[in-house]
Amino acid sequence: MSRLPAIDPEYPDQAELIVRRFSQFADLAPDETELLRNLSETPERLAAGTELIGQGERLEHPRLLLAGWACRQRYLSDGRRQIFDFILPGDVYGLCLRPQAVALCSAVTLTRATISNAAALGEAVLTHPDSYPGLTTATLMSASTDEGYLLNQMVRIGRQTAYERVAHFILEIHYRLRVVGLASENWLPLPLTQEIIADALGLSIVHLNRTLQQLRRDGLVEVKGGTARLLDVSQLRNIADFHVPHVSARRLENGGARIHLAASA
Amino acid sequence: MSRLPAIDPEYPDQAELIVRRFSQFADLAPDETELLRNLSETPERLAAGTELIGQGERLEHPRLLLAGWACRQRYLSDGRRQIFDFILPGDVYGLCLRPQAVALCSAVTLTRATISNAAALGEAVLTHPDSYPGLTTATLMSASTDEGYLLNQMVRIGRQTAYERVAHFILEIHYRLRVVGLASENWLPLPLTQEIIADALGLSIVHLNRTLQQLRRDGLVEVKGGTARLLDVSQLRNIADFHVPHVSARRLENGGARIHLAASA
DNA sequence: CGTGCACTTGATAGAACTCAAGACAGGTGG
DNA sequence: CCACCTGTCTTGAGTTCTATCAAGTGCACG
Repeated sequence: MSRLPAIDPEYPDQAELIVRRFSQFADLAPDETELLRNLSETPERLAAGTELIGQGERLEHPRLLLAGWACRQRYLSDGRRQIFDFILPGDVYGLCLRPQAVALCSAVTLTRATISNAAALGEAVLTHPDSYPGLTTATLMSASTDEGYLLNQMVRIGRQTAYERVAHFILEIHYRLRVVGLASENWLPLPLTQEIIADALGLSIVHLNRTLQQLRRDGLVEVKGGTARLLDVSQLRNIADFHVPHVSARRLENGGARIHLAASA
Repeated sequence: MSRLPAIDPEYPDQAELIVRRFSQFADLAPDETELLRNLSETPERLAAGTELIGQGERLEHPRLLLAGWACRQRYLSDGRRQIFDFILPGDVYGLCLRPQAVALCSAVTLTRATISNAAALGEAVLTHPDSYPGLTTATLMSASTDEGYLLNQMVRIGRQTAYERVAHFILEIHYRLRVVGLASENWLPLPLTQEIIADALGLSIVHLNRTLQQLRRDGLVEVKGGTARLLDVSQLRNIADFHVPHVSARRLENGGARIHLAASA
């Protein structure tokens, strides 16, 4: 909850994450990029397990996740939990086009996290869209791809086997992290307990554990110590039936957004 | 595909469905109600299995489903299908706040259906929101509850047993149909094959069949001949952990929207 | 009267869950 | 510095749930 300098030494270019991510969706004017960078001026550090929004609460203003991971989730009354999606560094959450909007599920940090107020982005897009065409397009495209990830998640848990689910999930997270430069070609941070992954993929902890071991034995993925190493991406894609989201595919492949790994994250 | 008179004898008050549904979200001015009724002026009849939107296609203009059922779905490359949600009579689909939006999955009719162009609604809400405050609110709330249904669906397939899933699913459909007056207290039309329900709930056809039988034997639900009869709603709710969406709960319970069964549907 | 589609049933295999216990941290306090 | 937690991960055994295969019924339709 304490104030920190805008630049967190642990993540030297937190402010760049959202710039990179939004750049894949639209060409941003200098003032738009500037606005995005300024979003990280009000960092606030939160412990793991902090509730960002409770189900049914009003969405006051959008926020930007600068560092750490969070998720959106819901509990059944007997304690079973379903995680809907993950909020990664550089993601905006709580940005809703409807005024008076209410959260349909709760959002919670999964690791220590740094967030900041992104009201300026909401303001720009909702009330002056014509002055910020690039930002507006990027914001809408971003929301759209997020919705696409939600559908991916549904296909995983509804129609894929445990083995396929895990493969698909890791590829998706890998892709999302690469876009913002937090993952390399075959490595990514994965600071989630097996319980969390299991609750996202609709599996029991034990079964997830065994599935991960199987993937390791098959020489596909190695998940260890909060990171994952992809040992055979193309075979993983075959198994998981994974496809890169089209909205951003072209730009990425053309190198429109240059991917580079952040120094220490 | 042929033109029909605006009032389909089979559904004498198709135009009222969306009025009833939107009325639960906001108080509508007479001209707003009028606009909604006029949406059904351009009916178009489609056969079952017609693709309304293909994945990746641009969303041209919103459409209103006047009669029949449709769904949004996606296939895996080996033919497995996941149905995300159902589009019921009185529902609008393809209404997207982002220009240039692209469909994230395909939408297909499941029965014979009648649709009509709802561009006027999109126009009203997107370009003259201040002139149509009730409509705007209702449209946004409607989109919001639909998103809530998507999350319900995810909890079902991710964390509930087959038995619970079916119970929850039927309660949800029942609730949605009641809002527009197409279901009575313990009866609803359910013009879906078991294959379709199975693909929505992430189950095999055979297992769905047996689960339905179990629910029947337990005196909870009877699904037969394209309809379902709820034999014990309160126990069903316990089993399924079903809750009425809050956005509309208060109005419904106050009788704000009077529910009555359409004559022949 | 066949034909096709949806539904049903039985038998069997496989996937995933639960229970229970042990191993292996990382952190704390003595 | 070490013993002791606690939380996470791992493993084994057994059970339950769900899928698959295969065959049959029933009904609507041409």
